[in-house]
Amino acid sequence: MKDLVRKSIQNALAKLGVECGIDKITLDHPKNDKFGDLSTNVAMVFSKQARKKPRDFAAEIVETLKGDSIFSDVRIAGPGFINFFLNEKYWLDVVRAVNSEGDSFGAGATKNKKVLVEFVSANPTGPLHIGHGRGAAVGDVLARLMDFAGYDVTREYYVNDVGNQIRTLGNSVYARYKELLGEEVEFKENYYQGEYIKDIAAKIKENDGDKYLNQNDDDILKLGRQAGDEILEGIKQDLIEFGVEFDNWYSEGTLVESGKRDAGIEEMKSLGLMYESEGALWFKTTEFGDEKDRVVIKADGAMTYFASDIAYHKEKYERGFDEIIDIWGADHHGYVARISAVVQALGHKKESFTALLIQLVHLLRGGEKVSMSTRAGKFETLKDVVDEVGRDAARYFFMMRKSDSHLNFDLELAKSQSSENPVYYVQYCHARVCSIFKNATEQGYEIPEKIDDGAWCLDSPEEIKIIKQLWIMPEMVESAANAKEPHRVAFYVYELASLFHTFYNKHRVLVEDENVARSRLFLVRAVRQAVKNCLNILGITAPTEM
RNA sequence: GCGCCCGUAGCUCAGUUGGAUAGAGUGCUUGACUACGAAUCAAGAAGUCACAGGUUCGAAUCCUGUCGGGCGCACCA
Repeated sequence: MKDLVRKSIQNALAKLGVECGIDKITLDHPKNDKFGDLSTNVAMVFSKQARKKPRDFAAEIVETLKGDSIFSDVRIAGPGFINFFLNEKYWLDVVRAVNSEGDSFGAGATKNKKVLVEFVSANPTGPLHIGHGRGAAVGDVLARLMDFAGYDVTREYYVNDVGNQIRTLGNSVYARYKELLGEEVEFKENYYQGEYIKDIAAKIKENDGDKYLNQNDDDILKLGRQAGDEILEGIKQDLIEFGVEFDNWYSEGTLVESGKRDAGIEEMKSLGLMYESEGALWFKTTEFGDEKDRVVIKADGAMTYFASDIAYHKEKYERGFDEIIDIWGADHHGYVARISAVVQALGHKKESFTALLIQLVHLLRGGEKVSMSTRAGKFETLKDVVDEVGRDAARYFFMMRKSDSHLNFDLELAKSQSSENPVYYVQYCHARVCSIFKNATEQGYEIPEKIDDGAWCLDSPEEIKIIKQLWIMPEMVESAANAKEPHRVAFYVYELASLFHTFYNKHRVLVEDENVARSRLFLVRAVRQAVKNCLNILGITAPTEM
């Protein structure tokens, strides 16, 4: 529809002899009904070029547009806006489209673009906490959203199974193990403090008794790997319970063993972007906008984390992805320029890489802030939260803020089955429609698959508002995916649910008048469909009863 | 000191990539079930969009500066 209007405007301009790029103008949905269904700023944008006053120019455009049958009216308002009122017949077409497109209503056409979304990627040194949960929710919903919008999406978790943290993990477990066997040990401050370390140690003791006493460094590293594997299994399980699944688990270890890490460094060397200084090897990230150059190989010969990152991101492009999205905690924002430098050094467009930064989560319980620190071992795990408030509520709460805002997650509110809880508000809308259908069937009404022009008779403001909201869902999907802002889906569907509840309280669906009942059932069916599709993107269930 | 993010109703936050009279939820005041589910709805009050300039037909949105809050500035992972 928008395209049709756009074309009409273009034709009108051509008739008036104005040469212009039609993509310079906007075609918006005004928030105020009196400004019509669509609104354009074309007259103001091109008034200079046409050498006319905006309102005069608008009047000329309107004259040439008025005959078009898709409009019921075209008016000029304010400084020169042109407001379009669509022919009422069009609203039925919208509802028909929703019902006939079904589960794919709102979906975008294939973009022929491969997108890699890398998210969570927490080190396998401890269970996921609430902050990881937010990253998991944002990444998962973004992946679902972009998939729905027509992108070819792959989800990946990067496993940091190499490096000092695995050794530290081994030392931590080993220390707890020795403690359990009654030995005096020094439990260093940088060891992982959490209770889960004790659990792992206890399991080892249970299975193998004291046979691991007197281990050397290599054995302890092995112990660390073993513990890491076990923790990773737990992470996978927690994510599955949260409704998050990955296509790939990309191991840093394989990157190193396959020689790809070294190859990445070699490539940067051949590009002349590496230099030695003070015994270390540096990457000239400043050539691409970073604040300072970064060390890749330390003076002691050890590789930094960045060395792997170079190869990993190089590898992402080599696997054929057109767009790379990394989702990180906001405390990692200092790395954006670094990775961006790698991307540019490899000759890829800067825009093909996006780092989405997820702000902190403040967990509240009865107004009290709950502190969380992995090191201190006193934290709320994702599993605890999901077990307590449920998967749907947890996922929805993470979508209630855009990701670069801090998020207050109130456990009591998420748990409460009250009107204060927006999850239920939206789900209730779906359940209500299902309930209407149940009653309808019992009372002998047919749930219409389609509807004839003559039978359609809805024109109340409450009904038209719902239809307009349905109408913009495809645009919402498109722009939310484009902006990589999955929270917009949550806000959209909340608004749709709100319009439905208002309608429900004012109008009765199962009325005697056959056409009215049929029309309303057809409309309400479309609402259920759109809500279901949104909840699907959010990874939240659409209950038929609550 | 430098860089990034944020500052919108008492509180928690949206704001369609620059549009028209800035919107929700919550809290407060007051109403609506003998009608498809009251986990719902309706009405009222609540604002110098942190502040000051600039860009233009038009700014919460873009640019500069100031103030306030968070985070980051490793040859750590």
